[in-house]
Amino acid sequence: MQNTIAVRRKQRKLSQADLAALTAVTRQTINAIENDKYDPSLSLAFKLATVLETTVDKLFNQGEDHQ
Amino acid sequence: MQNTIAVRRKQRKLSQADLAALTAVTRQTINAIENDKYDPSLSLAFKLATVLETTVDKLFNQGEDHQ
DNA sequence: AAATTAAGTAAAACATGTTTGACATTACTT
DNA sequence: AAGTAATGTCAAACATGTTTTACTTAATTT
Repeated sequence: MQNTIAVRRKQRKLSQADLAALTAVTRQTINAIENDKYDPSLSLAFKLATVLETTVDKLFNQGEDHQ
Repeated sequence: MQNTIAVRRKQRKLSQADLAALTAVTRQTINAIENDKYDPSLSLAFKLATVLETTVDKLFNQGEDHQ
């Protein structure tokens, strides 16, 4: 599964650490997700969409990708 | 996290087993999700939205709920 | 150029999601 | 009323997501 988190995060001039704090996870989690190491949980996906002012459906590209 | 999977599934006259087959998970998984035992993975959430011809954002109610 | 901030990475532990197999209960069908 | 389909549930095993701690490299600032 692909996502546009890094792009949208940079548009808002947030660091991975900032975004991590805003979504209540660790920096490593944000890093792993941005780099397609694994997909976030559904609840984290919603938090990310909220903070990045978009929707889950727009934030993720439903392609089989992963690994 | 709440969802409207059961309602939408019934509208299409599908059993939990049917929906499980269509999304390639077990019947128990669908049952657990419909009854808010746990949230699906993001990828399963997308499969469910696709099969039920809706979006992830419409299918789930971003309330803290869960247990 | 040195200092600081940001990003990448890794292993172990822990938490949550999914399967398997099995059995119980409820709702339909005949 | 008996038979069948659908749903609920449980425990153990397994897979994936997240944290913690720690170290490295890249980028930015002073």
